[in-house]
Amino acid sequence: MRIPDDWPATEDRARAVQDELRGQVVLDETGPPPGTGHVTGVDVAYDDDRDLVAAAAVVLDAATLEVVAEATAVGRISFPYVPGLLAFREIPAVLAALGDLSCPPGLVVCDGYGLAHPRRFGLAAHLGVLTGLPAIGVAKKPFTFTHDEPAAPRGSTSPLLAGAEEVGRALRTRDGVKPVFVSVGHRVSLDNACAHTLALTPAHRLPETTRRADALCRRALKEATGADEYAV
DNA sequence: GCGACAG
DNA sequence: ATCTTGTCGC
Repeated sequence: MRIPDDWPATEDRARAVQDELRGQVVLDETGPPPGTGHVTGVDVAYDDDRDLVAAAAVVLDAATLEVVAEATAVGRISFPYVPGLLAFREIPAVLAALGDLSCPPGLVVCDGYGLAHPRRFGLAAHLGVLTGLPAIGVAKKPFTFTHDEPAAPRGSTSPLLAGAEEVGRALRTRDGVKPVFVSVGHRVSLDNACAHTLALTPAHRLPETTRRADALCRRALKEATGADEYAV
């Protein structure tokens, strides 16, 4: 898994890449059953002053949620944050981390959106297509979409809407706590994506995958010297 | 035209 | 994302 050498340099080119890759998303697979095999969380942290980005990939045993493997990667920030183009900022570092894992990632859980995206090709869909891995997005904020408040009990959902189109689901992972926003990335159904999210949230609002990856990439960023960058 | 907008 | 103290609760 190498960083594509034609990685976009401009916003217009990035949008063209999204339009070009969107057709490769696979939507007719259910995806792996929750509670079996591996589930991998990925996340990225930034240090604008040092111009550094750190990514982490943490593989969990889906049944026990224990850590099976982890990897980090540090590099230069290669793209600004532009709403709708998050993937271009995060993916190079994430690919480097995934490539360093000692075991297969299984299902990848992203901190952000999949098909719930202005061009229907968010981070999780993009990462899924580039790696071929099943992927879902679990976001903390509704982005530009609308939704009704899900009922109070854990497990309640309401559709995440772009107009009349259901692009994902607001999912309550803890009683009475604000929901997370789940969307399909690649090779996983929305029902299964929500089932995985619930299996990954026995104790917290956010999936264990996201929590582990978040903690690890922050630590990697702190410990980064700048001399240990991955090659581009 | 202006603001809002995953991380 | 990141900058940040104390505080309430399991």
